[in-house]
Amino acid sequence: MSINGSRRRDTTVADVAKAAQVSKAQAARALGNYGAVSDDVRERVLAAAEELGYRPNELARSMNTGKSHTLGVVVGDIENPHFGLATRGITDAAKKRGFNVILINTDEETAAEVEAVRVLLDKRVDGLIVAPASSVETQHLQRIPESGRPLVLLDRTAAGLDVETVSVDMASISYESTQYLLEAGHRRIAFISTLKSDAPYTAGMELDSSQISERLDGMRRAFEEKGLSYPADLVRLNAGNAESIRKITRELLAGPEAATAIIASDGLIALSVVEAIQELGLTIPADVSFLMYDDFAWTKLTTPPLTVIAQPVYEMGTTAAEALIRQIEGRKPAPTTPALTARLIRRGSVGAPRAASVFS
Amino acid sequence: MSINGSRRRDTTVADVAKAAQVSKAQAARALGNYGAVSDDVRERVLAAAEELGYRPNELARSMNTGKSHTLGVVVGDIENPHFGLATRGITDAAKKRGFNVILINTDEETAAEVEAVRVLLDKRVDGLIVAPASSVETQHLQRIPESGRPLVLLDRTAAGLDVETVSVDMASISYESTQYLLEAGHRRIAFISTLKSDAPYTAGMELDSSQISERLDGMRRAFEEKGLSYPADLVRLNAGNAESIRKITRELLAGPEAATAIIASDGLIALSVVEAIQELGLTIPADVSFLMYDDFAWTKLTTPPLTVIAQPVYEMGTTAAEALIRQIEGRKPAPTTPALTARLIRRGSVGAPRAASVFS
DNA sequence: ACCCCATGTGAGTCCGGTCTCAATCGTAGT
DNA sequence: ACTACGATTGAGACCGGACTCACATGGGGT
Repeated sequence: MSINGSRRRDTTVADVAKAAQVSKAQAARALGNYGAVSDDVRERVLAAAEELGYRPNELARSMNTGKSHTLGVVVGDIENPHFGLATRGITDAAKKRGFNVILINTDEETAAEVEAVRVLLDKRVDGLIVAPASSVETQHLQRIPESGRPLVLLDRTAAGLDVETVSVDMASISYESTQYLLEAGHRRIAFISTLKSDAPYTAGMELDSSQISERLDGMRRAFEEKGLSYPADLVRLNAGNAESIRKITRELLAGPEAATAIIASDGLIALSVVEAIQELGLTIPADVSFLMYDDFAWTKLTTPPLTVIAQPVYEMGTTAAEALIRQIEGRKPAPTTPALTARLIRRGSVGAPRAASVFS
Repeated sequence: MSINGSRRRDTTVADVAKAAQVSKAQAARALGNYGAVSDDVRERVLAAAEELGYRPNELARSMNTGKSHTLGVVVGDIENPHFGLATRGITDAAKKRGFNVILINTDEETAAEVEAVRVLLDKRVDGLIVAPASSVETQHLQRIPESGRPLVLLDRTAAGLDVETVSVDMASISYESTQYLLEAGHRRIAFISTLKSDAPYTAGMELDSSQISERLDGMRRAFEEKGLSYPADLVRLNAGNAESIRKITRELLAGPEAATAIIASDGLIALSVVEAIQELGLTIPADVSFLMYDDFAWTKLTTPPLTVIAQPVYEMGTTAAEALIRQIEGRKPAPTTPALTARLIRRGSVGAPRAASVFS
């Protein structure tokens, strides 16, 4: 409105060419820095482009190069700091290599994920990074490699999909952490996850998330190695919102068979669990021991500071982006793929159970 | 590789048309659901499309509709939960209206922001939402409306830019909070911000961020209304990383003129400040009172729970996205623009200063 | 002086859709 | 039976770059 009412068309190569008195082809060459162009022409074209404020239309460019220099990223929820940090890693690595990122949230709903993948494919992104909501329903993910575009999975694997996956070895860190709790004397160790499930957990049940399966496998192995049986009754799924988590926590801590230690599957769950424990007037670790996945800064501020399983989330993001871009550019695999590992950071939330049983 | 070695070209309208034995134009009409198409043709085209797995190329579509149905979002850092939540609000609102989001981080660097704006403009996004790193250097933002694309600012205003801005009234909430601290007896109230500045803060200094300016103005007003002079020496800028924040906190709490209350300008700063206070062996609020911007879930878990200034961050995100899309679609302003306001949530981190002075 | 080939240059095609325009078809109105 | 008008349909232009191809131009080699 400041200059003229009608919507001003962006200036194009044709405009620049006309202003510089050369053919469109020559202007395009000078601007795109390819082909043969005399110094004289180049100067005139560049000057005209500057004068007219020419900016290439990346859409048009993408259309006939077939490359959009854009990555599609599909995560459960960027509001969750875990994904916030991973996304930061992805965008940083992408930017470094000249790629942009289109981000879509799925709220961990497979339906939304299917839609997200379709949209990104339609937008012709060069490749996708997906943190799959389900490790089982993966037909829509299958379509990505089929369409000729690379896919890298984050956090979780997907059944029947032979693609690069960036995640840490959950089974071993879970095993290690459980061992730690067992040695402290705990036997009733609960595990709370947001994973959606129609039925309550039962031993040997098929789960929708490879990540959670691995964690439970690790726990079970630690128990069995000690000749103990794994308390599957303390595994709680569907811990969706704050209220349900509080309720689950209260249930776990009630009765004669109460849990003496709780493992929170992610930071969001942890917040509500700790809150519920405090509401019950219980003390960590005197009354309950507590362990959580992800090392967020605030875990050092509670009383006591929380013992956590730290995952190199940012690095997972950069690694995923780099792997994806490598595939997009058709380069060979990185010389050495440094394995990403989680580690247990022992702070103050794990102690001996109240009625400490003797440990072997 | 599973089907054939060569990169399979995506199927296009032309392919579908051929398969359905109709002209490209008719196929396009049936697929795009516009113009007049006989039932017979529509059926054949749709069947052929299904058969061939046709998916429209959004790039091509965007190119001649001029609309990409994509919003560009430029924030300081999604790793920061403040932006994480705002981004969630933006993406939710965008998805609801059929828009996607390209996200770029600037690390609060104006240079990165300039580049981000250029990239997004080149990609022909339909509009931008920017949380400007600087309220002063805004020429690059100026170019957005000039290019004919709408811009909505988030959190901070920008000098000389007459565009819709979504933010809360910082001056008044700051005034209110300062009043609260003054009434509790505090006079030495410190304020810590990440805002970059070449020189240390001095009264009346011109600041790069409208948001911080407003907060300081609110504080000053509260002091002056009580006939007190505002302690500008306790304003600390450049609180960039954890270590510098710790150092600043130690300085503020040392000496005869030490601060008796500290206000953290955001959640990241708060974490390090509280940590530093704990390291010094001081207790909140007995030794120092503490107040922070943004109400994150973890603030309820510390001992004591923290008094915070809650901002409707998610709503700010949805509001910004809705406003932007409204402008893109050329609709009139929303009937009622409910003002977004911050509010003070009094929990347990503010008390009387140690050597409580009598208050008027 | 003559041929060869690298460098410059412009016309025009293509990418994959949208959309205009003129031609064709069917049938209702009289 | 004849005209008219709306529904259909196909050809082709166009969006804005990238790139192919044919055609100059001119200096180096012999």
